[in-house]
Amino acid sequence: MRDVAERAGVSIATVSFLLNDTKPVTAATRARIEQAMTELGYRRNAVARALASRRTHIIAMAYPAMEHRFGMSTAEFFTGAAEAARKEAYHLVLWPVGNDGVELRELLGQGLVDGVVLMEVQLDDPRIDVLEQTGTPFALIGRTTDLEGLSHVDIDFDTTVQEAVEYIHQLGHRELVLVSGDLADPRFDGYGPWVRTENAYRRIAAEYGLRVVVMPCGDTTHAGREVAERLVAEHPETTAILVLNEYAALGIVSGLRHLGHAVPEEFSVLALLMVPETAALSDPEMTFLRTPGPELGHLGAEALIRRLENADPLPPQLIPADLRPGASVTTPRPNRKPRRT
Amino acid sequence: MRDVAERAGVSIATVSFLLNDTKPVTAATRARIEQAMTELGYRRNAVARALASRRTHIIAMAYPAMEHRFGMSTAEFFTGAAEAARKEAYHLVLWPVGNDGVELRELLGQGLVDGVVLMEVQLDDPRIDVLEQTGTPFALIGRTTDLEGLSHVDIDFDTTVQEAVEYIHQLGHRELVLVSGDLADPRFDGYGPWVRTENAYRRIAAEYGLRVVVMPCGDTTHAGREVAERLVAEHPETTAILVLNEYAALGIVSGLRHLGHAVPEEFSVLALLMVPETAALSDPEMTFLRTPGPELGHLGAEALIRRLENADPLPPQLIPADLRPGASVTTPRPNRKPRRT
DNA sequence: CTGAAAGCGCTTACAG
DNA sequence: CTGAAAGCGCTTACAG
Repeated sequence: MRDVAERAGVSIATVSFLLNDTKPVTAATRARIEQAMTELGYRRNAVARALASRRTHIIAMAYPAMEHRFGMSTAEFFTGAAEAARKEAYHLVLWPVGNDGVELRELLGQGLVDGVVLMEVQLDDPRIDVLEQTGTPFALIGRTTDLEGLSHVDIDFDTTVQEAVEYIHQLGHRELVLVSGDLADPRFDGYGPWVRTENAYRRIAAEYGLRVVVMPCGDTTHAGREVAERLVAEHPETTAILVLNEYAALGIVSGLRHLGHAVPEEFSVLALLMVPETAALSDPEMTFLRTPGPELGHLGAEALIRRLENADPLPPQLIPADLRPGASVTTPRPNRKPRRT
Repeated sequence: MRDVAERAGVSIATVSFLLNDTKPVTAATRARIEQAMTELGYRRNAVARALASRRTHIIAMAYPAMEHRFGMSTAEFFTGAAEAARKEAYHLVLWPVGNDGVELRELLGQGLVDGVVLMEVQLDDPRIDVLEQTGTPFALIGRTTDLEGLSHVDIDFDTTVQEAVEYIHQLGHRELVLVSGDLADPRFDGYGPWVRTENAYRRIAAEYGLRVVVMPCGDTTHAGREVAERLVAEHPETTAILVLNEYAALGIVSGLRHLGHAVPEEFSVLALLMVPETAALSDPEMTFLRTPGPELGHLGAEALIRRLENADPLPPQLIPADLRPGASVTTPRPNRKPRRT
């Protein structure tokens, strides 16, 4: 920078003003500086800038690697956020830290990042206390129970479930089961998506006059297969199954087939939150609601960066998953009698 | 740091020496400094340290987001590297940059990272020129053709293919097809894994006296389904299919089933590089060779960090994928005549 | 074993 | 519109 200033015959302050567009510079000096910069191949040093300006232009995504698997959806959130950050000239680091906030506090102390995007938010999340205590700007992908003043974006679970139930109901299904998450698993204690989906379903199913059956299920294909067995045994009147976890959804389909039940002829299966790549893996191809992963990753980074730049805050956004018809849902089988009450 | 030094009655230099373990410090002063640090809740500022020491302790993983999808395997590489980095007190940023090296050069100019881990390496990779020209330390996950002096780790394709062919051959299969990558796709021009797998297969199959049939295929389930159709039509004598891409492998299985062919009774299908989560999605569960993703991610970061710390270099490592028997491979069907020559 | 001081390469009041 | 200078919070020769 000193070299550039010298060559252009100005002070380094002026070069800095031009670079940051922080004070007006005459067209003439601008031209001289710019020429000097290209001649010298100058690039501004990000570390020195960070130290002087107290802004590193690095943001972190905190991910609970121990508690949650890093699956396709997570990858979408992350790469979506990384691309949004890059567009705004920020860098995104991945912090695999525990849900208790201890490691997070440790890392924040280093002063390396300007802010944090929090993923896999719990209804009452210790990491948020850490962020608030340390005065770190942050944005949530997900929601806590108490959202006062928090920047957040999330899936619109109400609309998503509403859309799913409506679609299934309008096809004529009246005996549904929701295969939800297993909230008894300590790794998912108070895990927002599971709680919210289940609550939304209970309310909406009741509105449609449907009997509410909810089965908990782990987040793996194997867990899905097991639940398929129990479901057929315990709720044989079922004609349509809504599945929250994408891996479980595939397990349900293959579990049913192994039990000799045709999908969708005997059981329609609808995945509530899935990525297209996973849906394509299913046979028959899954009818699903597409997780807005790239969009939420983008918005989460965007919300944080707006806050960092003191721009107009991004209003909280709830994005519904949208329906992608496949071949795993059809009209209910006619050949079985409705359940007697 | 000044506060700590003051409180402990020493100079800031001494605090720094202790912190970095760069010069010996008496037990007494050490104790005083450490007490002062805990009392003040001191944490060393990473940015100032980076500027003064010219080492940021940040490494980047360059990922060609435009050319390659960020799938399960990629996620494993990345999270594996992130965890290894964290253990060594480094941070990992994701740089979604193009394969041509232009964006990479731009980012390197900022001086934010100490080095780069390169993923999805091409046999002749322009990004390596950029790294060398800028004098940036780097490590490869993958290999170029010319490897002179480059730190790298990669899948051991030779051993992997060897193991696969041996397993299939010993079960009695004599009519194999390799479903490889589509090197005509410009996004995968000179893409190492595809080239190496295909070369290894041609050599090894010949050693076993097998006729060599290789079919190119895209990296999606749909592409796999289409290839299944062509395969049955063009090579009906086939009894075993080796598939390179994990998504294509699932497509082949479901494609065969749709054509009315049983897996594994009529066609055995073996996935050459797959993650367990994907294998579990298949029906029947896939017999596969497990991509050493977490391990390679770890080793890639490790190799780079060793180089950065001037430690003994990590010798180049080739890790084979190991066989995980599932239910998609069995002995060849007896009911069809061997191909007449 | 410890300290005084220069310097890393920028930004930013402050002054003109 | 431009500049001189302090300072961001550390590390690291150099000296003792």
